[in-house]
Amino acid sequence: MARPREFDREAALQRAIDMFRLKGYEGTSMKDLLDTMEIGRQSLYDTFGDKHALFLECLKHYAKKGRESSLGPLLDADGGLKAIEHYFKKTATMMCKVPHRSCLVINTAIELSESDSEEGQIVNQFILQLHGAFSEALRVAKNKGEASFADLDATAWNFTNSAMGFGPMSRAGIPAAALQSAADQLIASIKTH
Amino acid sequence: MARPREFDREAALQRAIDMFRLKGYEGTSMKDLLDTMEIGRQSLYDTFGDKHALFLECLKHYAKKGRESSLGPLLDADGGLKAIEHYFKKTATMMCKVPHRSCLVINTAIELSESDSEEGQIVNQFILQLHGAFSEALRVAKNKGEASFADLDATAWNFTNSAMGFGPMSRAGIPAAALQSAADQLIASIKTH
DNA sequence: CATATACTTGACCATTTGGTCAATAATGAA
DNA sequence: TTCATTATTGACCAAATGGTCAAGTATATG
Repeated sequence: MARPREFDREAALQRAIDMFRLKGYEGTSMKDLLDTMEIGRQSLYDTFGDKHALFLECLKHYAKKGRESSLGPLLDADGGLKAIEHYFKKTATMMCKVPHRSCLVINTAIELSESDSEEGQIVNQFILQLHGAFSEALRVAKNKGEASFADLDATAWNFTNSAMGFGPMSRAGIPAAALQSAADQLIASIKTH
Repeated sequence: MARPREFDREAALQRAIDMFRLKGYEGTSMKDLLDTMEIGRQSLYDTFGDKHALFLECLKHYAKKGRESSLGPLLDADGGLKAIEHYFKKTATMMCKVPHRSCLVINTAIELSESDSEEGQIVNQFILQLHGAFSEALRVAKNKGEASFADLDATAWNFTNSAMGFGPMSRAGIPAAALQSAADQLIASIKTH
């Protein structure tokens, strides 16, 4: 019925995500987006709305993918400690890949001006979901006899907090080995011997 | 010999620090700075140089104060676990105060574009120094029999990483109680019973 | 083929950005 | 008091910002 678009919407969105991860919302100009997404100005506005709408879609898309690929395994019925180990290994590797883009959710948490904005709620919810996923994996680990700890909720917050720490650490150029050793020690500290 | 300045340089710098903590480097406009510092445009440029120079001075000043007030106690000869507990309590309280300004070092770590820039080096060094301070406090704690762990370096990285996590967590509006419980669990996990 | 529909292109725009300049005002030393 | 020195003020500026408009172009369906 009409002319089909010449670019791949999904691919363009992914490139925008990478750009926002690298430079942040304010730090990314429309020119940056146009160049990296390789689409025309009007195509961008027609397809994604304005800069803020595009950013919101990027954030939502990124969070959704993160939930599926990272939180999913933690919620697996027989995940336990193995799943947690895998989570940190994967996350450390992802974040320390150069250029250090860190994680869009963490970066946005730092950059957001009002925590009750829409992006603030997305970030907040994601963190709560991560906490929930850790809670579940830790509960399983305890049940399996792999781990021991007094306070499940506090332990889950400790793990969540550690995951958040990877953002600033990787961005600051702290080597992946250090992040990995931090996670190793974190896990070792609850492992039953 | 000449007209003295009408404003307090130190106070103006402190206000600039608060502004940068709240909105970040890119997110803070010269107008924001002028308003909050309550000085004239030319006074700012004459006294602090351009925006980037001002930011750098803020970051250095903030890092120096942080070293003195936060890292100092950790390096205390008889600090040990008590000093670590105090560090996290103080940090959590400071970061969760509304409006959530987080920590300028952590915020800058996330915002910086190239990690080999001058601000990147300041941030990187600060983190390494924090790691060093944790190492020392943990060593003391172990010597005193307060704590037990296998790998000092890895444990120090775990603690450093947790401190970094407070930035995104607090900014995202996660309650102070959750941060505190994370720290409590972190410490409990190495405490000798 | 015709045409409605929607993508693409590039010119254009108001606003805000960080930053400068020149004129004025105030002060301490000679 | 004079005057060199420095602070303050407000006008000004070029560049970049995010965003819009209108004209042209391509395509699937009737």
